[in-house]
Amino acid sequence: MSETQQLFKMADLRGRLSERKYKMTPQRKEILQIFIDSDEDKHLSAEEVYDLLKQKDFDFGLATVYRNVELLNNLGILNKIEFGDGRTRYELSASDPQLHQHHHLICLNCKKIIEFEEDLLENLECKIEKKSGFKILNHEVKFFGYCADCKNKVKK
Amino acid sequence: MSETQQLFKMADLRGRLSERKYKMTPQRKEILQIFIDSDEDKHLSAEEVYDLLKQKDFDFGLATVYRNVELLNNLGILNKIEFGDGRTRYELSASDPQLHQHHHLICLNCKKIIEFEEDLLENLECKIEKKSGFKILNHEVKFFGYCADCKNKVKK
DNA sequence: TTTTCTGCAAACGATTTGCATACAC
DNA sequence: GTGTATGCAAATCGTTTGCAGAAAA
Repeated sequence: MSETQQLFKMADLRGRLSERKYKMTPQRKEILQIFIDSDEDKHLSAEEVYDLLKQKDFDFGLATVYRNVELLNNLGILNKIEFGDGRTRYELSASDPQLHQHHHLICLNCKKIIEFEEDLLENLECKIEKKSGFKILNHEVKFFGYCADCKNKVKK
Repeated sequence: MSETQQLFKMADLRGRLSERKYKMTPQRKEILQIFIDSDEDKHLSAEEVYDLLKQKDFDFGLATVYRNVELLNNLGILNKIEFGDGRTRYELSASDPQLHQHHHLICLNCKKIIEFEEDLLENLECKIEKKSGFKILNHEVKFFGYCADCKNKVKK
């Protein structure tokens, strides 16, 4: 992520916090920074964020991390995802709201999670909105199967 | 569900169990029966299955229910879904594997979950398989937004 | 200075596990 | 008979909460 984008993310956090009478704290700043610094295809659990903070010598309480990833999710800065491993994970949400999210490919063999950077659900969403009257704001799409590496190893 | 289909489901369970050296037990039979008897748009948690069994005077252990819904999921008879309410839920998987699953529309206001009975992801899946080499077996799609009832109640 | 935030430890709730007994094959 | 399944209770693990002190605004 470019330095400009990073600065934007942080300014965005400040804005959204003050809008709702929340306060900017070092904890919130550094938690967001963890996501900015992490690879784009990382999906971090609260505990993982907590550990990464420790590695940077920030000794925040685990409960604070839990509270704040959830807050950042409510502010629209993080996106919540569950991959069925029993822990809630978060990732930076797309800056461009038009883009919605990418999709996740989950390998049933090696458990690897691959990002697929295309949306292509516009049509489906239109169809659903017309047929059901449901107003769609976002979506979460997971594909289960075998990744290129495992495809041939698995008997089927 | 037609009586023929129900019988088929139960025979299917028997077959898949013996294939893998598992045994058919009253517990497994009645747990599957709960899903057969429940509305198609119900997504039952282990505890809910346990309660429904109790209502039918089957006093099985809760741990047994947990073990067996997970087993049925591994056998491909049930599908696991998580809606973010902290409990894992299950539903009968589609008998026709071509159909994959329907999609779920989740209302952010009233938390209602609506099924949408169309797939329309064939194209997207082909595209993903070609571009990534990933072999797709199934998918799970959730749309978040406001249902027809809540759409107008919500400010924004 | 007022309100929100944090850290700690305790509480919670869903799920899992160990083990002795019961049961399907 | 043999190996798997069950039931129970205890253990586990991610997450939440209450509360007193700390720190933003």
